[in-house]
Amino acid sequence: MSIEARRDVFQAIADPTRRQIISLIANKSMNLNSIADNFNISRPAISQHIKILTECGMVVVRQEGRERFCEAKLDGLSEVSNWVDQYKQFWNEKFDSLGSYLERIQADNQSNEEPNAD
Amino acid sequence: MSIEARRDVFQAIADPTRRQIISLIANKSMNLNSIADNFNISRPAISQHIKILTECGMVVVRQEGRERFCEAKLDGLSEVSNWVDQYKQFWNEKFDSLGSYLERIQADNQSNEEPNAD
DNA sequence: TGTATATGTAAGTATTTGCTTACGCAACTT
DNA sequence: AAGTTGCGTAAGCAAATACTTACATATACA
Repeated sequence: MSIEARRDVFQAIADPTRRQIISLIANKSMNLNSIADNFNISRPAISQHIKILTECGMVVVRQEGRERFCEAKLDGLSEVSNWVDQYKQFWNEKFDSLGSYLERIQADNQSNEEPNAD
Repeated sequence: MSIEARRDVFQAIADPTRRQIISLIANKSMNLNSIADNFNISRPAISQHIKILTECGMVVVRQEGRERFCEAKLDGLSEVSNWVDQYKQFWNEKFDSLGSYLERIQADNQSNEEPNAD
């Protein structure tokens, strides 16, 4: 429980269980028990993960009768993507040509804040 | 100091201070004190963050006299990028249009005028 | 040589995390 | 109405995290 302080996307995806949950519900909404069936940890633990994902906007819950369907809203991942993309130039050897091309265009179109020198 | 168990890249970049460190040294190596100058936390705290980043391969340290220059090795970010990229289809409306556009011109790239591809 | 500089690391601490079990409640089923 | 199902949440706990101060060590410099 504690406080739900700085729930940001980076922290949300830091946990492997949460990444798996995202992976599970990315394509289709699932109710909580169905999600929990895929893990060895308890249902309340999954419920808490869902709560965290909800708090940072990665999941929206739609109630349907007594079930609650969890739907992924992955727009927040763009924050991660944008952050990582700044550094693609430092490792993009293994990136496919279209991808890197697209990234370059994208980097051109958006005004990123740059790593600041002193 | 507990154990340095599952140091993975996702967890490494979950901390905002570590993201700032990466941002600082992405372009140029810096010694530890220079890095620490940019933060309000103590030098040992920075040293510990560097250690974590080193343990997951994001930073390599090169000793030079009594200084230790920290150099970013951001290849590990590709793991994050690849993971996020799986879900790009779920959030990249603006990205998607550009992407499909690029795919089109990539498919028959002699018939289209391109954006400023650098 | 002695001292300042650059740094690692240990020890201690407060907070956060990720889990558990226990319980409560609303919504279906019979 | 009574039981079952689906779920949230509280309480408790072990471990991890992010810091601090104190100290050790190696290098540079006078």
